[in-house]
Amino acid sequence: MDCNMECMECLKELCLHKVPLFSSLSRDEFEKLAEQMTFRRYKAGEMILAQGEIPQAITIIRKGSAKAFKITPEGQEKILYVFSRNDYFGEQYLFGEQKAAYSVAALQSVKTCSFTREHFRELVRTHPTLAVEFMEELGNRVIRLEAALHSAGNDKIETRIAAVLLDFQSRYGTQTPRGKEIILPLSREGMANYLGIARETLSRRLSQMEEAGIFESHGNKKLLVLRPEELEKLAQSEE
Amino acid sequence: MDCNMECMECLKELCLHKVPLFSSLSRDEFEKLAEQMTFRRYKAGEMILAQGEIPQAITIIRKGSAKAFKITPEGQEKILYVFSRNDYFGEQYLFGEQKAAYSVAALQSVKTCSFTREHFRELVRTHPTLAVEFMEELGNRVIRLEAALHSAGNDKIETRIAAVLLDFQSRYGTQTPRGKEIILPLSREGMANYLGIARETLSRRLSQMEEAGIFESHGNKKLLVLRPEELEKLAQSEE
DNA sequence: CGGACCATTGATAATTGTCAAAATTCGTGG
DNA sequence: CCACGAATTTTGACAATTATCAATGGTCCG
Repeated sequence: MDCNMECMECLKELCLHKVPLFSSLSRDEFEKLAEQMTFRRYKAGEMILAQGEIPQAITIIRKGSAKAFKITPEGQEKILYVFSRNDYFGEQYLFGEQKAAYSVAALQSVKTCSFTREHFRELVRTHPTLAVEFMEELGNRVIRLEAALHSAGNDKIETRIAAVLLDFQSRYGTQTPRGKEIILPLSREGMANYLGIARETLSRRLSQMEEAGIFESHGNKKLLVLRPEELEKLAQSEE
Repeated sequence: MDCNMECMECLKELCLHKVPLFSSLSRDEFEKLAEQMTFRRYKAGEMILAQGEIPQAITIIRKGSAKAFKITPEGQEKILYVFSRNDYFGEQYLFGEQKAAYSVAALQSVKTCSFTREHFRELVRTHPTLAVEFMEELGNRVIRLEAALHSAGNDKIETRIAAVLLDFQSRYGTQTPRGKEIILPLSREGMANYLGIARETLSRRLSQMEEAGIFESHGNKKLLVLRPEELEKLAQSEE
């Protein structure tokens, strides 16, 4: 077996090991699941799932990141999720026949692995542990969405910006001597769409936060966080 | 058996028959489930579930309606859901040990039936049909929440008001010669909290809509919808 | 280095929130 | 059934926030 290139064993590990949904699987179940995975690659900008399709699989991001978005009637896009390594999507469509309400596109070069509806449904039927895990995961997704809905309606914009920056810091940040450096997965326009505000408003708020010494922006794609504790404070603002 | 008062058979029918989650159960499964139900009554204003508790049951509203809400740090309440007959809540907490992020309180006199975590988990484990149904239901909840999140960030207020009125019309409306009459489950203040806007803003918009001849308001608790097609038009506004 | 693209800044308009006052509605008790 | 007082809602004036439009400035990548 050639483990320098695309060794199946390595890929299985990468895809499944870090995904909480599968963490409680027995060795046996794990093996069975791994056999049925499909691997794919996408170039930056490429579509992974198109709005209106009936999703045929649950897809795990193995490398790179992707955005889930909807196009509004005015032709503007609104970003709902930013997925990165070990995130997955499509699980809400596995049972039932609903069409996808949004598209998913690669933000950079992306590698994925996925299970078809049929495989996953069969596995869930035959492996009660996985079924319970899956129901817990769906429940948690519901709980997170309820929190997001509450936040969208009640938190100040500064709070929500800080929350997004903290999220990006944890997912895209690397430690440097002066602080955590975030390689942003989205442009300013993308971040504004994600937050549901105008690009200009985001620009102004970020400038204020930079003047306050919370971070330094290095070009358009990097951010060096100098005072994470200030971000935390802003992100709370409630409770 | 005394079917004038609280006949178990009747109650079982009422609680389970109309809830899609249980619609595909076999007669046998249905019976088994019905045995384990608990019935409760609540007076208007009474708490059904308190924020911070770990929910111990899935609760179905059998009569009356209830609101799910969070108290913000400023002491104002924000309504997340309005439940009416055959709606249920708590299902997202059945697997896992998370605390409820919101409270649920009766809006009027309410009757409920519920299954404990243990009963429901056992049933799901032993009845694959119910498990599949439950996963589909959780998936649909996720899909609806994603749509709500998108709507909250992108739709005009008028659109969202119209959507709420249509929802109330379908759940609380009765046909009259002149149009559908809605018995509102929430006060203006409640509706404003539900929409995440100021009471005064809602007031103004409703006045505009009434002047436009879309509905007549009869006191504070009734609405007579004269032009439902106008509501539909407003509620779309996208796609 | 240059050109296309993206981001920032400024000025202004539109929308919504806030505070205060007036009007309406509701429930109760007579 | 009516009337009254409390609670709720509506309306008005104003302030705060954000969106929009336009122009400038910076960044990225060949």
